[in-house]
Amino acid sequence: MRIATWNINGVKARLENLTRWLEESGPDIVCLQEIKSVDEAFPGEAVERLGYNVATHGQKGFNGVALLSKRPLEDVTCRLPGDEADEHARWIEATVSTETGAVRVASLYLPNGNPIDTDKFPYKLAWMDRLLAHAEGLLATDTPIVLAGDYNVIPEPADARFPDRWTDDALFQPESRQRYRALVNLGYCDALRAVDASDGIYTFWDYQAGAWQKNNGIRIDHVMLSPGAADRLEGVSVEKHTRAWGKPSDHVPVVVSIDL
DNA sequence: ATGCCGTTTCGTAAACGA
Repeated sequence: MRIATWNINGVKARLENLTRWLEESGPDIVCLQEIKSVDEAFPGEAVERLGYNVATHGQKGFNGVALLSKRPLEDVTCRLPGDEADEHARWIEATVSTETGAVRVASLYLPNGNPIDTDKFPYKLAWMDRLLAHAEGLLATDTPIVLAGDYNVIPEPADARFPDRWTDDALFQPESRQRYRALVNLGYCDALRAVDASDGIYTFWDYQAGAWQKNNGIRIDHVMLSPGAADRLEGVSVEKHTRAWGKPSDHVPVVVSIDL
């Protein structure tokens, strides 16, 4: 089974690239972020035509997450627990069953947190604390867990082409990185780092200042695996070529292969 | 560098992003 995450930066603006990539790569499950669409406006027919079931959790204008799956999406839940007042659409999870078992998959869009001297940064850290609490609870089941999405965290200097340029950025603050490590310490495995320790692997290149042309990238889109899922990990692919397509997202898909 | 670029919105400037 192949499970992908992709921040598409607007599903309506990216529909042609999304369907092109679904036809080309055909993952079993896709976790989308930044659909920037209300549920009613999500182009469900276009992906259903390609054989996918769809579950969305959107809002007007920004944020928004979705799950696409060739197999049925069961027990779909939206919103990260822990703050009923948080209206941002940043979390959707569901179970997908196969002949040999099942997997619980979440598509998450972690807050950016910039600028760090505003209330956006404490919101990010509080959201990460809620993520840690929920992720720990999910480990209580026997089902393999896959938490895939745009984490907006650069885990290590090796995950940025120019780490010195990110020292004042919410994505690279010690508090952000500490909480990412806490997720690892709970038992979750960064799938990419489980298969490739080399530097120079990025998932985001800014639209500005020729970042793509200069390979000024960062690795912020992660697939985190529970021990039961990590035991079944077969490989990881970063679909970098999509960044060179016309009208690209600033993020590229990350795909994990799991023996399920 | 309050900059660069791109998407969205009761649009034509502002919010948001990373």
